[in-house]
Amino acid sequence: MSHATTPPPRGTYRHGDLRRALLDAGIELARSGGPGAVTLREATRRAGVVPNAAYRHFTGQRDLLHCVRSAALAAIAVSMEAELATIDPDVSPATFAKANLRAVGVGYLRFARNEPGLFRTAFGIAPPSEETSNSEKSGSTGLNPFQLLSLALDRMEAANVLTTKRRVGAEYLAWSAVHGLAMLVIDGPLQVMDDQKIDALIPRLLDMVESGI
Amino acid sequence: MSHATTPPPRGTYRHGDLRRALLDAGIELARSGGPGAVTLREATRRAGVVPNAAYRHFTGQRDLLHCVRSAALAAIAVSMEAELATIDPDVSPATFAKANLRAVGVGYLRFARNEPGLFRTAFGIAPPSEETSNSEKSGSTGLNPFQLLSLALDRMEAANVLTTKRRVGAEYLAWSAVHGLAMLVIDGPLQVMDDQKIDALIPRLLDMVESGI
DNA sequence: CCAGATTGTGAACGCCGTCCACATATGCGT
DNA sequence: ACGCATATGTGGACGGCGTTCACAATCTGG
Repeated sequence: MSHATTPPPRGTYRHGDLRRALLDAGIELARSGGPGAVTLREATRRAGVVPNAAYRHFTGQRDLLHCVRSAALAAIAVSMEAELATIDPDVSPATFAKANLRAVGVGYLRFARNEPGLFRTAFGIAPPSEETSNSEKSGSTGLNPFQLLSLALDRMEAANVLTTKRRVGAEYLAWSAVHGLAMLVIDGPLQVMDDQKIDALIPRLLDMVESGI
Repeated sequence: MSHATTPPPRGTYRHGDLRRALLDAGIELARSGGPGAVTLREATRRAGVVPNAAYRHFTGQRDLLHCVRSAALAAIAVSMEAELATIDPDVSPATFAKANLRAVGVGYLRFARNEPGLFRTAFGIAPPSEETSNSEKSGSTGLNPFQLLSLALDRMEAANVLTTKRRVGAEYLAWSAVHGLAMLVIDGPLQVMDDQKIDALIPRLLDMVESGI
């Protein structure tokens, strides 16, 4: 006669892969509500489990949030890689290298516009004090977003479209411009700008980077 | 015999200027802990008042936070104006205009580095749905940060160092680069970079903007 | 001087993160 | 096959947060 109002959707006492379920729930929360929506209780609720169960797999809410952040960074890397894959390889090394840089920027900005919640989760929260190094934040190439940018710049240097002197520190200049535009688009003054106008702004920004690096 | 553990530091029932006190407390909280530290209860605690009292002056926590954000934007404008004031006026209009643009960038970045908590409060939270227009976000010139940048660009156009064609939308390119660097410095990968190296990066970034705009 | 508006108080609700003790399943050594 | 350590999920509690409602104290204007 146990007329339970919330029939537990799981007969087994054990969950199976609770860590994965919590992480997925966290990613979904971040997707739709940004970093502030990543809450332990809601994630456990979605996994059909009591709040405390999360503490068997994460040290706390911060830990879950940082893991979601790593997943978001990996997703950005994937977006970049997808854009890189569209480049015609049958061109001169110089144009190929420059196309690499632009693809990195375009992939970054596309992700920011398509997944603002995840993007803000990736960059809107302070990273853990002891940054747990790569591989959780990488795409299928094993490179994280920053490394993908560095690779593009390395290729430009190798193709002699970027002098060695200008190469050092160039990742920061390029990253700043693209990252800044992304932030302005997703929750800055450009939030209300027509998509068309934004589309027109992107190549101009990339021109500025390419020539000003 | 009232051996009160927390002797109320205020004899009067009325506070006097509670709204101002709460706003100041909120600003101080944002200064030292970023937007997440701006809490209604802590602000009222510092004002020596019960939590609910805040609702007589703000519609809720979000409202207080947005007011703190406006104050932070005004402080950024002041930082920019301070930098603009150091420019030697006895130079050609062209160099003056270019110095304006650089001063805007330098003031912006200086504020970001000196007041990261306020900076993140200014740009790390979504603006209110109906942006309450200017004047709360302005410095002593009555211009908000974005308007100060626009003014510098207008002067560049007037001095013929920027063609009219390139002028349109230039604020977004310039803002993106400077804002992006600020974000990277205060809680991005550049967080751990030497101050010296950052100091060296800033003029390079501004060069990129000036030539690539 | 008094009525009504303003401003602060008190108590309560539900949400959150987190800690503790406890229950239940798993699996490993004997 | 058994038993016990370990891993994993449960239940209950605490304090902090935002917010709401009813109420009290003060101020103000007629």
